[in-house]
Amino acid sequence: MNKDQPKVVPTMGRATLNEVSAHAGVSRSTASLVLRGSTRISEATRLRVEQSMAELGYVYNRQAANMRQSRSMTIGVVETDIRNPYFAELTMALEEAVHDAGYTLFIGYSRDRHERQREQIEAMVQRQVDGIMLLPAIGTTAENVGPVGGLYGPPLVQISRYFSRDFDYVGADNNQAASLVARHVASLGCTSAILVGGPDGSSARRERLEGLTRGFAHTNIHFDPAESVTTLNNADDGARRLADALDRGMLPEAIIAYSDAIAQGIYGELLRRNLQPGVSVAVASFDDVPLASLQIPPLTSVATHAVEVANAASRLLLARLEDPTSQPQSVLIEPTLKVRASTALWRPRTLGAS
Amino acid sequence: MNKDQPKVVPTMGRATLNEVSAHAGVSRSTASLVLRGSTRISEATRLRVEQSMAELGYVYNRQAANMRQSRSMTIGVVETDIRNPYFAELTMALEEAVHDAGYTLFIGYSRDRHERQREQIEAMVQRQVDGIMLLPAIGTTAENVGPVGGLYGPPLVQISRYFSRDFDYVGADNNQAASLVARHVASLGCTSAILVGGPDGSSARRERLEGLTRGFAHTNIHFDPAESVTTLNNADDGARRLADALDRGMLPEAIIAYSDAIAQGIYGELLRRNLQPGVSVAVASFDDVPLASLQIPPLTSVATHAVEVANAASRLLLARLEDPTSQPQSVLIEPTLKVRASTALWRPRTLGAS
DNA sequence: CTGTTAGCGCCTTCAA
DNA sequence: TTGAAGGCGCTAACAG
Repeated sequence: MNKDQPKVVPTMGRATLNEVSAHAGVSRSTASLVLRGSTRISEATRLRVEQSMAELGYVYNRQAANMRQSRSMTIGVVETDIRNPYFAELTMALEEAVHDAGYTLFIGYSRDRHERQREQIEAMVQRQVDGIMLLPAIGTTAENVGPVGGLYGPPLVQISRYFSRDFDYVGADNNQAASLVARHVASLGCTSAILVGGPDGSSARRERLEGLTRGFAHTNIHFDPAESVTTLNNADDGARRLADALDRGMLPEAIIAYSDAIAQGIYGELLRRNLQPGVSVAVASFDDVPLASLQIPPLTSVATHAVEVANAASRLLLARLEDPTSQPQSVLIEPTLKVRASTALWRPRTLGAS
Repeated sequence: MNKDQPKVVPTMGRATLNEVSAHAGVSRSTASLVLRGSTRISEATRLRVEQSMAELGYVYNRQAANMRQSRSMTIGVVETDIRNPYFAELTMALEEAVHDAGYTLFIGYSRDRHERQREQIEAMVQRQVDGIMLLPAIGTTAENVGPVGGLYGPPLVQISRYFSRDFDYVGADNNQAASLVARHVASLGCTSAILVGGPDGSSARRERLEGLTRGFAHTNIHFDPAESVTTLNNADDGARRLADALDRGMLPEAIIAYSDAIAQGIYGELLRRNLQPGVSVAVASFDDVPLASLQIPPLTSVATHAVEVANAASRLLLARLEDPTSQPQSVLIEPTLKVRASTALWRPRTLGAS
């Protein structure tokens, strides 16, 4: 046994700034200044230092720097499930925006379980994230969300759903989006509509129900929030729950899906029963993911602009890092209705049909 | 101005183990032992320390620990694009597997650009990741991949595609998958087939072409790899490139899509031309994402088992962290053919048709 | 431009 | 069980 072996294992044996400066024959401070791109360094020494770095395979240790600077240039994202293409697009846009600002992302998927979400937030806070973007799991509260906000926790921005007005929030204007859908469906001459899908207890679902109710007010359409069906936010569960509803004898003239993912399940279930989406029953939806326009028939959907939501959320979080104390903000992204064949083709049933 | 303000900004003002031990009236070593769950601590002091931690809102600083232990319990994942549902599922399974082992994930999306991929890998290595999972961008080489592998870089596991045999690799057995598809298509009585889609230069695409060629050997089917069409791995580009090919007068009896995402574009383009997928032309594909069985008609696809790939990749990387020096391994996941209506319904054209 | 110094929070060792 | 001490790699301050 070698009694002289070092007691503390160095960072994977990588070269340190110390060794680089020794190799280049300059002081540590100088090497450090080169790293930070200082202009007060002569061209010659800069070149010498940079060459030594290349030769020794030096990699900047940002964790060590973090211990001094108390910022890690790292942001945590905790979301529910990216198999939903809306969230996949949102996530990629988030990554792009913060990457451009020099940040790297931690990611965790809560799968809509708040206990798991808490574990992930805790792990990220232990790793000193500068801020957190959260798409809150169902059941999230200020008590179970974890060590965020307040005096010492990192700031948190809620995306797409919110659980507390004490944190920043960015999402689509769901109420407005739903109202657009409702007015469009009403204009077709439908007489009844239901909402299918959406996780029970989500703020986005509540807002969409409110918007539908508002949009259908003062029309002849029968719409009752209590008849709406909650689902997991995926096609399979959408199909299953619609099947239950149809089996109970419910068949409205318009089905409004909570999301394009659910609309896909609805298309499948209708076709399985020889009902033609857009002809037998009008179908409209939310999100307008690329899928929507590729469906047969193309699906009417309100775009809720994942990329804009992501960009606004990134801007808000980066601003919050600069100014942690000002009032929490809510940013709502304007929705856009995309009318396609799944509603445009629909015509009122001729008189005499049962 | 307060001349006595600290010169070094502490970690966001959070309580340290130092303060916790002072508050609890024990030594720092004792507090540290409590953290690590040592059994050599009396129940009473453990409770006192834990209560102080709760009172002060103490959060373990894993970055500081990392400086001593030279492991960060952090893994980097760099992939191309999660809007492809196969990669979305893969990613969620990766996260689940490494989370269960106590690791937290950094994520970056290269969008299939290797320069961007390198930036992301560098950022993660600077943050001291213990290992990296890479779905290599097109054009990745040992030279441009960044500071990984070798004596000092973190180990790297390639997923789904590979650029070098010097790193571990986990992916579907693409050659076998393609061979299964080819033999199935041949069994239908088709006389011609082409491959549509897949990124030019990807190892997975090359393997699938080889497998198709192998599967079609000694059959009557006309299949020429040179006639195949490369695309980005999304539905839109699949539709566009198929349109080009059809415009050039190509209309094989079977179209084999590179992925379910591309098959979706193919369905759309065929329908736009009043060609019936599964009737006018047999369509088969790779991946078997949930989408495939929901298509109308349901899409024949070879499952390439994202979750199994992710689990094997996680196991391999975690094993590699224990034993960094042994030979790099390749793990191939067995594919499963799922026959559905898009091929099952197809019948040879009756004699006399042009 | 250089060198020195101290310390971020944690872990380990060693002696008490 | 406790206390003291040193150091992981980096940065900031200050006096040359």
